[in-house]
Amino acid sequence: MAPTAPTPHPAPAPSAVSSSWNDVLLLHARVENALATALQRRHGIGLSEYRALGHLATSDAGELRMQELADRIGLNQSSVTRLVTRLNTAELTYRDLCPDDKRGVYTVITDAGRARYAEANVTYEATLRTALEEAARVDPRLAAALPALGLLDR
Amino acid sequence: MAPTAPTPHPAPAPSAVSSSWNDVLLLHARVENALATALQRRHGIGLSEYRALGHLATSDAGELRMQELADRIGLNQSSVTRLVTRLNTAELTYRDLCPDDKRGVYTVITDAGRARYAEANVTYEATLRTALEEAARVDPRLAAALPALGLLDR
DNA sequence: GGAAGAAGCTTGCATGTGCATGTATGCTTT
DNA sequence: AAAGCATACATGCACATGCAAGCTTCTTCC
Repeated sequence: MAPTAPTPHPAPAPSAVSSSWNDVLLLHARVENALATALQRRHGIGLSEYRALGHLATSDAGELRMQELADRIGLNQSSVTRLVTRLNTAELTYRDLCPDDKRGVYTVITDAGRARYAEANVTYEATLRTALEEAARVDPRLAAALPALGLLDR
Repeated sequence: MAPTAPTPHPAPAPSAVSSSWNDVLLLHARVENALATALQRRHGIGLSEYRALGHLATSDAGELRMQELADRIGLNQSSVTRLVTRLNTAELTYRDLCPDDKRGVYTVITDAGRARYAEANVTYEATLRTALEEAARVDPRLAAALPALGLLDR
């Protein structure tokens, strides 16, 4: 089968950390995938778009600066530039110059953006809750851990 | 500031689920980023490459079929095709035809692959543990949840 | 007050990924 | 045995993302 000489390395067994983390990664991938698919098919927006709208909708004047958005979503600044471009094209947000700092750019959410977010939020919440509950049912460790994170609260 | 009429929508506050999940996403993004950077800079491989090598190294004969790898890593099948191509180019794995099912393809890890994984594993474990411990120190909910997942075990 | 450097954002480029499709092999049914 | 369908993998294409470089504006220091 393996033409290489009988493996001289004794299969470096992954430690508990790495092994458990693998399960986390898998869970994360599946949940994200479920969320992305649902949002795209039912509301025509991606996961990043949804998250950006969420932060904007719950912000003071419905506006945030680029870097602030990047930090909150965990994306690169350049990625946010394009993300906002997509949102603008969809009329869900628009750019507004910072009056006091002419380098700054505010991204402002429109009424259409708020409406879209409100709709998408229902799908998101439901999908997320279902996915987590399902996962918790399969893995007892998750059932113990999720409440500690405040994740299955109502 | 916002030329739109005074927002008629009362800022749909995200529920507990969604809000906590946002923190999880952020943590995930940061940890993944730390891992990816460390692996790339110190060992010249990406996160997906590392994970693939890990599954191969801990498999029976050091070989797995494409779909099996895809399932374990949480990637699309086509993505794994290219991932394996990259690994092959780096001489860390090679393709082997399935004797009984000529449609099947085994990806076999080489000795160089095992060696690289063993090295990278040290970095990975250390980086992961540090990141998680750091995060747990900041967020008490994590401190409670991580042990339940078996994540900070020694 | 002018110059040098920092900060904020955008753009060019490379890359990893998913979806849809193509191709070859295996299986099942008649 | 042949036809039709399923399975396994590879490929074309589109796209979101990160990094590095560029541009404008602000800040600091002399």
